[in-house]
Amino acid sequence: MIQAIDRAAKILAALQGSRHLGISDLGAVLDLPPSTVHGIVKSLQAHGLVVKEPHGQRYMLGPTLLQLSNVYLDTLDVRARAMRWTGDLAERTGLAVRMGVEFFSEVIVIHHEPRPDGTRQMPETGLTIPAHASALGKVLLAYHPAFKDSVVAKGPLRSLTAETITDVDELDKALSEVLATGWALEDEEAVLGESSIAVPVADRDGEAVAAIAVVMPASDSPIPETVLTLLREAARNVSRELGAPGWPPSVARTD
Amino acid sequence: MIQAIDRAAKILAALQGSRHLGISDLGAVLDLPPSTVHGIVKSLQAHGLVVKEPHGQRYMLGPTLLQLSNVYLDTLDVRARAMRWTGDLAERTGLAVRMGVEFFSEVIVIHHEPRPDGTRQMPETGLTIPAHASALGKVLLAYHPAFKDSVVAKGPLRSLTAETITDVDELDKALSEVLATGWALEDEEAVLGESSIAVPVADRDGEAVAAIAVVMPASDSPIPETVLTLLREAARNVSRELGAPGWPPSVARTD
DNA sequence: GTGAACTATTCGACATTGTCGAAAGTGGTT
DNA sequence: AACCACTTTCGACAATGTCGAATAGTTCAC
Repeated sequence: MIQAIDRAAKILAALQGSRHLGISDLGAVLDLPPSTVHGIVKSLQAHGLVVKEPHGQRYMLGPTLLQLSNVYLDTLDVRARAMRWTGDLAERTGLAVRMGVEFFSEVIVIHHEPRPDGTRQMPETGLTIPAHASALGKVLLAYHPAFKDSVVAKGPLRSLTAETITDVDELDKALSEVLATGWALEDEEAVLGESSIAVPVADRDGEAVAAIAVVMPASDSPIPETVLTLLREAARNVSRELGAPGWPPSVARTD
Repeated sequence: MIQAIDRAAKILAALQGSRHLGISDLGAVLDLPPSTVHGIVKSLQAHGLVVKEPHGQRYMLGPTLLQLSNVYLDTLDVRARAMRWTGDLAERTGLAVRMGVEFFSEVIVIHHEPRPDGTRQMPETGLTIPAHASALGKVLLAYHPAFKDSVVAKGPLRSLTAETITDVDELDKALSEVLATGWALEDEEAVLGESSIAVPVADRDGEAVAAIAVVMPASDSPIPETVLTLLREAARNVSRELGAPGWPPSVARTD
């Protein structure tokens, strides 16, 4: 691991958390002298990865990241293949659709289809959500034991609402149910008033590379069977396009 | 400039251009021995800035960039303030709306409002477009001479279509017209069949920090006055929210 | 308007750190 | 099955990044 690059990445991460930070703030976060931080920041700035804010002398993330992330999204096979189907899915169900992949011990949303009701909704692509408190996460955890291990190893399961699963045994039970049924439910476990259902997407190895979810208002009524059917159909179609040998995916062996 | 970080950024840029590259490909691009490149790539990989592709041993950009870019967009005052107005603008004109800012010697789209006709459109946020061949670019060039200088210094103006302005004198003439009228037109200069109109957005210094454009199919008919009025209104509203002393913005003095 | 305190920035010497060549490991191909 | 090309590991050298002190620039208070 190259020290300078490690530090540079940590600076980007710090700016990601706090938006605007001065040289000495960053120095405090990374426990480094200001002059060292300054050198790194200036190098990042030269490439547009970091920008000095218009007024004042603090720094923030830069536009190059936007350009790079755009290309990142383009390189994702799953996403390109899925976009057609998620559009249909959102339209037919009238619900918002998300697609997510593993991201360290969380889940990152790589595609978001807003609810097709014309209301103004914040784009969610790029959002990271806790794995244990989302339907997307549960699916990915269930089909990828190594991912589950890394989440558990990271520390205690953070509670977001009263419904959040914070106990590992309880999570295990939920995950085996996911494997049994092929889909995961999350009911107000991350955000009050919001629940979601997710299913896995398989790649040509037959492993779960992504998950697709529909997000809906929490309600006491049971999941409409039609929504689940449409969701499953979308996931199966995407999986087929990716060359998956079958669906649902197989559980990746831990190695 | 720290060498290791410079090289890391160049690797990201190379992957941005070519999507998938192996260690030795990158070595060839940067003119470095494979082992050096490998060390840098591994460091980037540890932070999720780069990812090894599922099959094969090539590398591509990583999900951390998506997370970071999401925060970058959040930190942009202009964007947050503009979003409400661009939504209205798109709805009222029935046209796609873009907002862009300077990005080295190009323009990067920081917000894109798709045409509100329900058709499936590719999101354009994160796209970089040549400054001299876009309405957005012309506006930013006109109100920021230093930006124009950097574009001209970069090399000859690349031709994208038969209509692209490739002559510096001709560009100058176009830019003074932009200053005179307060808006810029681009007619099939970047993409055949597409034209756009842009106006500047002023910040609290009274300088142009961004530009807003509507994109429309190219046609022989003159610009509808209503579209221009709505566009101007949107830009003025955003500028006012940013605390601009007036509109249109003043020309930034070259220093 | 002036001074003080803080913060960012520059500079140069030191030694830590990244770099590079060679060798080992891996995967894919003929 | 053996080859070839590529990635990856390893260790020694010195080039490179790091750090402390000094300077320049801001911001705030008086």
